[in-house]
Amino acid sequence: MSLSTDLTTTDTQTNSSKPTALQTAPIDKSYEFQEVEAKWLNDWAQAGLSIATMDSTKPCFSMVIPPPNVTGVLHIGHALNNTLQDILIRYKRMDGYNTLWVPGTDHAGIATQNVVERQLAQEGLSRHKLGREAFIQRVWEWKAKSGGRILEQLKRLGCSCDWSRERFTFDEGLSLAVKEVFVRLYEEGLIYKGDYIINWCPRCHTALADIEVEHEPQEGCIWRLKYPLKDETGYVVVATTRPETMLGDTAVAVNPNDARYAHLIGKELMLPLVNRPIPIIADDTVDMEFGTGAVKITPAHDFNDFETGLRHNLPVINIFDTSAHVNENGGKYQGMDRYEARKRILEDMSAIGLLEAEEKHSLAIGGCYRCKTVVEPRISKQWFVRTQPLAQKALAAVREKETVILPASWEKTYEEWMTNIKDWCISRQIWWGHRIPAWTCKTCGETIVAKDTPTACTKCNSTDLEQETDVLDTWFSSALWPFSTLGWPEKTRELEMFYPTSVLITSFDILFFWVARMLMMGIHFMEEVPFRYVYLHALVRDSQGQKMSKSKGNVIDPLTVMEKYGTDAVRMTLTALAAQGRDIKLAEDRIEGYRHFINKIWNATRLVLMNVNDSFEPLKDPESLIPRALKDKWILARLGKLIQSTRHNLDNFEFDEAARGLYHFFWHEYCDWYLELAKPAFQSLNDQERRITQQTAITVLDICLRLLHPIIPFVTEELWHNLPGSSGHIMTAEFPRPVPAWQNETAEAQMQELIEIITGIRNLRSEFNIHPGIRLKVQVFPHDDGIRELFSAQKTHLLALAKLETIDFYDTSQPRPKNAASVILKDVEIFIPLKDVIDLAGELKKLQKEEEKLLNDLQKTQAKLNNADFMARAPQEIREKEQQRFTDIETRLKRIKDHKATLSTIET
RNA sequence: AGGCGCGUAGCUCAGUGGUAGAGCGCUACCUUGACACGGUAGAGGUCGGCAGUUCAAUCCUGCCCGCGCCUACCA
Repeated sequence: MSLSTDLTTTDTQTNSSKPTALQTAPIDKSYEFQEVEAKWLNDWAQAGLSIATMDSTKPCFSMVIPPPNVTGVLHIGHALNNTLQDILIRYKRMDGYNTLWVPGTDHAGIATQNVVERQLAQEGLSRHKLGREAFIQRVWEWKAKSGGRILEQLKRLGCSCDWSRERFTFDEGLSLAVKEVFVRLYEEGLIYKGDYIINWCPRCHTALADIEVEHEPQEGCIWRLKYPLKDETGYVVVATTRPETMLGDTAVAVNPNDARYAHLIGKELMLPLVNRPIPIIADDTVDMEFGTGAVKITPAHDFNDFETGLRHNLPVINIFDTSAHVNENGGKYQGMDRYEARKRILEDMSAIGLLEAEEKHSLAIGGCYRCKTVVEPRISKQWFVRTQPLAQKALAAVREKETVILPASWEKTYEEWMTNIKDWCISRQIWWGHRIPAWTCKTCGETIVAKDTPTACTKCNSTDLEQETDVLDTWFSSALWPFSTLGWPEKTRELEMFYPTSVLITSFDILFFWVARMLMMGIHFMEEVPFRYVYLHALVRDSQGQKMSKSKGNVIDPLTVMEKYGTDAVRMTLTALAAQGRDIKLAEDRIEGYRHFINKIWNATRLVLMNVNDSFEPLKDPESLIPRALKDKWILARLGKLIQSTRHNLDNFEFDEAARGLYHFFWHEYCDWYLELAKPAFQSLNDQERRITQQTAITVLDICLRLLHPIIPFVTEELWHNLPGSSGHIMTAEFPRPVPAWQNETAEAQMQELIEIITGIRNLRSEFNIHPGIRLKVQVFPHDDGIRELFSAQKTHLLALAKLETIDFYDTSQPRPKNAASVILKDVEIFIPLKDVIDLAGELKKLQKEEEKLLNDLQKTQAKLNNADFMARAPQEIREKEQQRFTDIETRLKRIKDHKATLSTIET
């Protein structure tokens, strides 16, 4: 009798129920996702499964969504970002946490204002014609009607946010938080107002923060202009890429160590065209190597020049209006656009012989990140946040791992930025946004900053007060998102339970815009970091690695592909491709590939359900499942490992590995091998065998569905409800835990051997073109007892999977058959007599090929073993492995040689 | 200019100091009572190049070539 118990054909025990006849399929032949997705979205919402329970007996797990712009439409980046978040929140919810995922949108100052302004333009209106109040009213109307469509799209993606807690960065509560923060920072001296040079968008008519400017490399020109000395004794030649700014020059700077100009320092030049004397100054920031070594200084229109101007107390002459047209300081150029002015000035300089040269020059032009208009550096009164003290604490928090940034490579970038951070310009000259809570007394000039509108000047008691017209940078309000959405500044139960949030998942491109600022604000106002982990995922690009954009026409629209392949397929694809620290290059055929996987799950379930009859009783507890047969022991051992690795992957944000691990197990272990092995067992007359197989098949399926649910929620929920014995929703079922009793290395090794044998025989069938319908008789020469037992025990499986008619055993001392194809493994030789097809040449060719490969391997291994250094220094484990390998190859080689010898005795 | 990342099968991507993997595509065979959105068996790779470290390098180090991205005040 064999060790294993699943050899059933001779078993005669009485059966209490008949094997399940193939039943009518309980589910359709292929997965129709459209209805299923709609059904569960509705059902989950009705059941309120994603609403935070506020159950304080459970550990808490919380996240806030990176609020998409209220003007936004779901793009593939959102799909990735929110799929990853949803995976985590679903995992934690199933794993017993009290979960909260706060959704919401961002009011997106400039972006939203632009949208509504475009609408107005179509009606022949403008915001200025409308006036501030009416305009804002209009934006709110727009928001009510068409804003936040993206949230509906996120719902369709399956995002299990707590939709009862949806917030908006401009809603009432958050506006209160914004005022509170502004006033407190002002009172602490961390907000100030002043005249500084800022980036100005001449189209949006507002200041921009440094990081809101995008630099595009461009081919441009650099010109050399001659500036005559006032005393008419010569010229100084300056190099510039922006000749039009000469109208605002107030000095020319040279390096104090520059011998060429040393004698001119302190002298005056006569600025051409404007005929204004300007001094030659010495400043060691001037690079002697670049250009002519002499730099024209325009404090009003260049960041460096502004600094230089401050150092040398130079006058500041602003030459542009807010639309970057030359103003009254530009003399005859007044009214011209900056580029028109450039052209005219060059012509005029050329005409009077002061244009020395024009050269090609590549430069980085800064553009507005919203409208791409070339920004103009400009001096104006703006509000700033003094970031140094805030940044220091935020830097320390990350260094001390109070917040962990992943992948860790971003820490360095973060550190770099936080160390060199500049003050944050927070005022914007637009209308849509949080109006700065500051008033100026028109009587005495006092600035009053307060949460509530003051009735009188705090200094002179005048009632003639005027509120600041600027609004705050949108990122100012989103910086408060992790605590403002939880009710701050009130001391709420939500804050107590869910702050700090557990994880923030976002795209790396807003690390500075958003993540760093949340850290600064969170630490300052909550005295604790806003999140424990920041996971930064990559950008989704097209298959060529290009950024997706409408103008390039390379956009993969998530909604379109969701319609086409199903939401689960899209989620699965994004997840499987989301390797840490690497951009995702997405091609549509990958989504198609994962749709096939969804279908595979569907059909595997279909098979299992077809083989479970009404009398089947599901297990209450998977741990009570005691496998007897190799196939069951094996699949449970593999499943146990899968549970562990999936948990480990999710705990470590290795979403891609979790997805791929599940894919591989389900398709290539469960479907390819287990279910194929189970098919005959489902039909077995042996009650116990049939029952255990059914239970195992169901158990593995159940656990796989639960492991997969966070990634592909729809199909798993649907199938779960068809499993016998399931109750409730898979969404709130327990996330599988490892079952130690299922560990079984022996079963894994035996199964490996079985797979090798079956594959060997199939390979041979294929090489000899044996039609799949033909059943073969095989002769087996086992070299040890273990393999013999394996063959006996797994006979039914071998017969089924290798399509055999009979298996006969021979003693290894007996001669091998002559007209036969062979599979020669380490401890078994298998022969298939080919009566009708005596293909000696083919068999010899195959043996030859195998022999060559083995010889090659043998040589490599031998080289290693002969290497004294290897034997002396390689770890023992490796040496033994290599030794074992050598022996195995040798054995196989010898058997192949023997067989070749046998064959060569045949007359050809 | 500095920083970061990438270069692995035809394409899109995983991966590892000790015998190279997946999906799609390709070839041959198969409509077998879950699935042709399928099955079986294959072909296809000096793991960008050159050095170095190591018993051993696709993996670690340096340089080079190619490609991205981010930061930067070269007028």
